[in-house]
Amino acid sequence: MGIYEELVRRGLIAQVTDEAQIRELINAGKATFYIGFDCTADSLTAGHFMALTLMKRLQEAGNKPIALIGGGTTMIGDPSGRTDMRKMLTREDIDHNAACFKKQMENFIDFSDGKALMLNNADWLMNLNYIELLREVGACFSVNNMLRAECYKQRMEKGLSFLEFNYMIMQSYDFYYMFQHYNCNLEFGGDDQWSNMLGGTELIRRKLGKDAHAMTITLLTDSNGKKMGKTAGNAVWLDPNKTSPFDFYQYWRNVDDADVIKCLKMLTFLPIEEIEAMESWQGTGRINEAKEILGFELTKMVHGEEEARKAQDAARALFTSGNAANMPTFELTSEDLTDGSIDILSILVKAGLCPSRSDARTNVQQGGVTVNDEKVTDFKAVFAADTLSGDGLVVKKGKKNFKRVVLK
RNA sequence: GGAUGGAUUCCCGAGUGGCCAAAGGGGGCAGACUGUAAAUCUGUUAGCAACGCUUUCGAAGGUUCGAAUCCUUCUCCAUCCA
Repeated sequence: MGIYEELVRRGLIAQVTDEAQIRELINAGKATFYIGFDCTADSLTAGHFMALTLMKRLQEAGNKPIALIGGGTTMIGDPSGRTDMRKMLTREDIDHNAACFKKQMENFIDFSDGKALMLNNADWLMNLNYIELLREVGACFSVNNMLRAECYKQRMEKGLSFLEFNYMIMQSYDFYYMFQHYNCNLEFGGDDQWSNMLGGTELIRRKLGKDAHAMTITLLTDSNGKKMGKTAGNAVWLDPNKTSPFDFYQYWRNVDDADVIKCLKMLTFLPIEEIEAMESWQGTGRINEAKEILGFELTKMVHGEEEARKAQDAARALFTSGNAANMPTFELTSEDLTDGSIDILSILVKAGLCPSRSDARTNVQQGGVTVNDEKVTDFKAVFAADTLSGDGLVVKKGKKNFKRVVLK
């Protein structure tokens, strides 16, 4: 089985420009492909993760990946999948974000000895001359065609600025540029990028008369059709300081029954046969095993085996035995205490379990808060310093949010 | 440049002088049920030293005992005309 067949079997491929040619190219390990990452935040997210795993798979099959940091395109902002304009980022923000991305990517992709490249499109986009660009590239794009593209259509009602309209041209130029300077012959991207990517292959054909290819990755959506990798509108980050390994593990541990197998196939490196064998677990309690495997495998890839082990132990302990081993811990300092004690609302807020005291109060009143497995009913409850020493207190909000709170 | 319509809480969307911290829905959170799932039902969802107080309806001013609602200026957006 070639890598292409494996990708298909894992359900990773959404659309391709020319199936036969692409199959041959990547199965033979002859592709130099790129995936673009817009650096709109200072950490990669679970959404980017799938793209990274794909790069890794293809690299292992002998192809050469180019991770393209969108230092230049982020200045524009991709309108795809957006109903409103993105927040404009400053040059400094973007540079900072790009640096963060680079660090994280190095954990997944082998950049040594030219096995992979990392480029930043700011290097060529920032120096473009407007008139030259218009004459050289602008002439190759049909506005009529661009307007028909799905990503712009969606925006026709709410409004689309000229700035964003140019995003497709910039992305196409990237491909055109890398095709010439780095022999890049294949572009990957999320399925929502399809029209932008076609812009690139089209440009290369028109300008150079050569074939380049594009292939989109299936968007990882849950059974309701929503993009995965987000909780309540917040991204699941790969940076352990933004999303702890435990929370990361829990995110995947808690996916819908209907989505487990899909996630295993698309995101993990477990042999496909092994995953297919798990499909029969659907509808039995065993599906939970599959979820544990998913959580563990992904946490291992992102945060390392040790952290994955810890997260799994903590979760098992919490949900089965109630043991506090390896539980995420929050340290209070003596400054947090008043008269040698601290009230429950302060604990909840300081430990980050509740955003405000009002919210904390609501949770206590509704019976959602326990300390050491005892329900707290009085929101004025106070805990003395000595209860916080040693193993401290296990504070739970709801079933899944908890912290061990100790006094430093 | 001209005409018209619009901006409301996390999102959509009612509200057109006091009964408005603002209907309804979505989402979130918590409870029940469960398998750390889904579906369902219930509660809750601005903040706080909480039968009260403070901030919030694009921004800044003004009228009024009282403004999300009325007036002025400004910003942004949509539609049509150039």
